[in-house]
Amino acid sequence: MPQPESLFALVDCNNFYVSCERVFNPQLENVPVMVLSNNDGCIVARSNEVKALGVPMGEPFFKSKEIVEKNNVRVFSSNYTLYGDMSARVFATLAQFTPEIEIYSIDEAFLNLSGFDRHCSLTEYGRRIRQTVKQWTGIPVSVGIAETKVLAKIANRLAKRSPRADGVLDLTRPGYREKALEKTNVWDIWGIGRRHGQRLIDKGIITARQLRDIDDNAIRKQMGVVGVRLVYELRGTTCLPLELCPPPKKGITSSRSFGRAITDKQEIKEAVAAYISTAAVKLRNQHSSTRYLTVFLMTNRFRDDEPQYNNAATVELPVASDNTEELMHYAEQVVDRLFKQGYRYKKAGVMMTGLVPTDQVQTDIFDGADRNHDSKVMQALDLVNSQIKKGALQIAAQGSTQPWRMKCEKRTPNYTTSWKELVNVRA
DNA sequence: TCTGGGGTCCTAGGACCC
DNA sequence: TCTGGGGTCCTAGGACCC
Repeated sequence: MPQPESLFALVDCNNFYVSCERVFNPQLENVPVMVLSNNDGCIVARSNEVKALGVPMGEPFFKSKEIVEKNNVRVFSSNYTLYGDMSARVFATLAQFTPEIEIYSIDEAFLNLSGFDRHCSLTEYGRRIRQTVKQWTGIPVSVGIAETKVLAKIANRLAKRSPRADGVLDLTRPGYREKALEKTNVWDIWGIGRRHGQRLIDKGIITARQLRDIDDNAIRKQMGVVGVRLVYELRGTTCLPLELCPPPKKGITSSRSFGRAITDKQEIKEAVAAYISTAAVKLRNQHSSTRYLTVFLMTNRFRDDEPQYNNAATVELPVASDNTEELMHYAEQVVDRLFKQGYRYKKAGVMMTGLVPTDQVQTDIFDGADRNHDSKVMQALDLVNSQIKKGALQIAAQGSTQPWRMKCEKRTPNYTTSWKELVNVRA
């Protein structure tokens, strides 16, 4: 079968968080289900039934309480431990189909389908991927196939919407690309957000097909090189290659809104210490150390009846570090600089930037720390927390009462990662 | 009363240097 | 009225993604 030189499949899980909940509770099939963000704040995943009720993505939960009650919508706090584990299972299944896979987000991956022998059409192949993932993991996916990533995204979107496509759409078939571009609006293209979308509409460019046919200089002027690449992709010329192994992160952030407003400096310090602990684990997992540490504090920006204070401060560490205790020590000093009495704080966070590989850290001849010993302590800490029980070992600065902890009142059990929380089939 | 969290890339402009 | 021309590095802000 003749084949284009580049060929991508985008596999995307349908309503991923909702689907994860459904795998372990079949009674949720065919009824409206939604999943909330951290702190039960916003709606981040909706079943098709909820979408049909007109509830928008990202809406604050309290705004849709009425619809929820009237339609008996099942509501869940997000359970990232469960979703992360399910995600890994989906990707392991996809890896059976090609060695070249780019994990793009928790619920989608690009596959390189070019250059290997199949004894069936691309559509049939896509169907096989879909069926296998469903069978092995319980998660329904959609598959979009095309010559470039941007086109594969468009294919996937249409595959989800069109009942005839039934979850799989191959845009390399004669005439399909043209029709798909005609049917897709510019603001639904991957890489066109609200801003650029509006500017294009103002110029009379409404469909993806019109954008494809735009003059190169015009698009460069409006959207820079990013826009030029995007238009080329729409024309079928690959500009966005598959990223097989993700490069290490250049910065690591950990932040949370509090379950309730906080006024006490000590409590802020404990929360910040907990965020340091989370971020430092990520740092060590990618074998990086940080040169800069930023802490930020915020009041509730939605409360215009309350005084507002948002501020951030950064320290440069004398020696780049990945040591939780040391980072906590600096973070505490920053909080002392930053904190002002008399505000109701709603959120805090830490950012680590200027990351360097830990084995290339420039040491300081006046550095008194025994870094070799410290790193062994951290290794032991990570081992216990990852192998035995998350949070089993903590640094005391994180506090034990944690009144700032976020709300998650509707969380389901960790069916797949905790022995105590396995599904009980006899119940 | 209740409003998520974590990233990336690109560009423009300033500081600084020769 | 004239007031170089490049180059690099850094930062802030914009725009986008899931």
